Amino acid sequence: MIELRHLRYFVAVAEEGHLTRAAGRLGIQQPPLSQQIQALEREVGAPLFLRHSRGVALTDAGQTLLPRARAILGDVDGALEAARRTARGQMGRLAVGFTSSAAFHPLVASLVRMLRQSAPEIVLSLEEGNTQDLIAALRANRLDTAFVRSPVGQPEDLVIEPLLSEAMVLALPDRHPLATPGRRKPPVIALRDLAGETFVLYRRPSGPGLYDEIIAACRAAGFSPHVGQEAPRMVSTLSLVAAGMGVSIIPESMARLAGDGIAYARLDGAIRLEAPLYLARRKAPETGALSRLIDYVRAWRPAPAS
Amino acid sequence: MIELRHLRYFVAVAEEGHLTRAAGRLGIQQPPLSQQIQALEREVGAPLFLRHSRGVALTDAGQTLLPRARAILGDVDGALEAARRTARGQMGRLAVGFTSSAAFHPLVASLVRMLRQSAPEIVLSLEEGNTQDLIAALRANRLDTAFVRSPVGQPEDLVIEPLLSEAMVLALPDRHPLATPGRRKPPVIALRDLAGETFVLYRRPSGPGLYDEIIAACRAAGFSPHVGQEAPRMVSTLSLVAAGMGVSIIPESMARLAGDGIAYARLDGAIRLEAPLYLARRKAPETGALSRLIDYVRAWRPAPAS
DNA sequence: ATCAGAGATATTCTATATATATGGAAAATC
DNA sequence: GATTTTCCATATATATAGAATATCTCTGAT
Repeated sequence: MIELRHLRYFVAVAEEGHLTRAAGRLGIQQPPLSQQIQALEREVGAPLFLRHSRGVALTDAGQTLLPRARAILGDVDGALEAARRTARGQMGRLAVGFTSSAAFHPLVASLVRMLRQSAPEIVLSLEEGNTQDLIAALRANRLDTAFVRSPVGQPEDLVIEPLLSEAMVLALPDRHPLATPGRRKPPVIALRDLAGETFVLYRRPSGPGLYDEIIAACRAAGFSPHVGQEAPRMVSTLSLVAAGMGVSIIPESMARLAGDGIAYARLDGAIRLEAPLYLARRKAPETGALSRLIDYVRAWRPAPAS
Repeated sequence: MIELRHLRYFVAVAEEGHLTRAAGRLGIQQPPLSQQIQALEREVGAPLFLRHSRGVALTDAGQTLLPRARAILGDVDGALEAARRTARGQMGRLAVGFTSSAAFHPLVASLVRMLRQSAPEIVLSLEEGNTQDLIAALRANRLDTAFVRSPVGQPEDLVIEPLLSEAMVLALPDRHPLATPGRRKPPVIALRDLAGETFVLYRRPSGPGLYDEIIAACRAAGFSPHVGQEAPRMVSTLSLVAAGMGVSIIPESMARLAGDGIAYARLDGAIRLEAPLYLARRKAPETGALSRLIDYVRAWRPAPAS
């Protein structure tokens, strides 16, 4: 059975044109080199070298083999190096999911930028979906990790790691009496001032979420909010707000969506409304690219507002 | 040092997802397989498999390596096969030279056709030149073999093998009194009838050749030919004949050059004029493609005239 | 709790790649 | 032309390391 050793020896002999010199270069003695070359020739079924009295020369068959042998040896090195790079997280594929509201978080944008820059050999595939779909995709191995907004409990097979928490802000139509355009800093509005407003809220299909927190905060502020419309995705609530259907409470990072017709205000209330961001992943050992991602998002801090 | 064995084992394990089964497929026991996989992982510097209780699964690094390992194993087979084909003369490069007069011989055309058809992987390079240049190119390894018309002695390092001999014919301007157009078969002319003609002959730079044979034949026919012009290449004589500068005597195979203004006639004389065709090559062992060529030209017989 | 299945480990064995010594053929040198 | 040198091949010995056997450990299932 042919081994790489045979090819290494063959290339050395072809390059030196000399068995003894090639043996020296290879750090072995000449007789074993003779034998290994003979073994290779036996495997090929034809001589690869013409033995002259002052050395050896390639036959036609040898000339055909030489470039191929070189390429193979190079490919082997390349393959091992690729595997190493993959293990180090500099290469490979990474499928990342995120809920619609996480898509606008600077952490995600910053992550993508970092990966493109420092590990361009990672093929990154991004997928947006609701939390349930993302979790299912994780379990089905279609995703390696996902940014989600609700903890989804702590399933046995998954790790849901809290990354950060950001304030929630009020989104309201820009022609709303509470909106104060022209000011640089967004106004601060007390939650109880929203008692008479109609709310447009995102509601998770199941389980606790931001929806319940908002209701609880309003109750703590002394009123029960009137929810005029529920939206299936958090982004949709903004469209509804822009259309004047009511006000909404959204994570701060979504406020950079300076869509036409929307104004934002900071909130003040008995319960501080916070939107958490979690990273979900399988409990399986972290692979290279993934652990790179995890290291990055754990260390990430928002850039100071410019 | 990594060997192909490691890659073979790796691919088998990756495909089976199971060390014991893979070992069975490879015809070895499970423990050595474990060890070889571990050795490969040590070489890569990272695990390639995740060990589960029901088998093993590829890590990211393993997934990166798998297609490359498969490709390498395929390339090795391909390289050996290419070397074998080269040795068998089905592949490789073959540089063939021929003198201008041999270029028109049907043997050469037939040879090229045969090679293109039955061994398309042979890169054939054809080179025309005078005998001296061809012999020099042969010695300098720029040619593998050459068709020449004169024996050039029998140098120590070369083999000059006679292939065949063909009759020589008379080439004369088509408006010459001896030319009889309209007849299908070329007329037969006695050499002595050319006593008053002017001859245009090809003359080798040095050594004996057709030139001397022609002179001798004329002498045997009872006259000393009047050579009006000598041409550096045999093809040029035909142009001169067409221009009416005289008559020439050329190998039969060149008569298929039905150039305008030339008529051909068969010759009859005391000395039968023959033009030999030789194959010259180095004395070195015949390589695959070359021995294929040699076998072919040795066996070649002219196709019956159609 | 026990058992079965799968991979890892330890030890022994064996195949084989390598080393040493030697031979033989062809140039090169005297 | 004899001798020396050079270089590859062969023969035998040795050491390495890959493979076999037996055993262990871990995990999940019954």
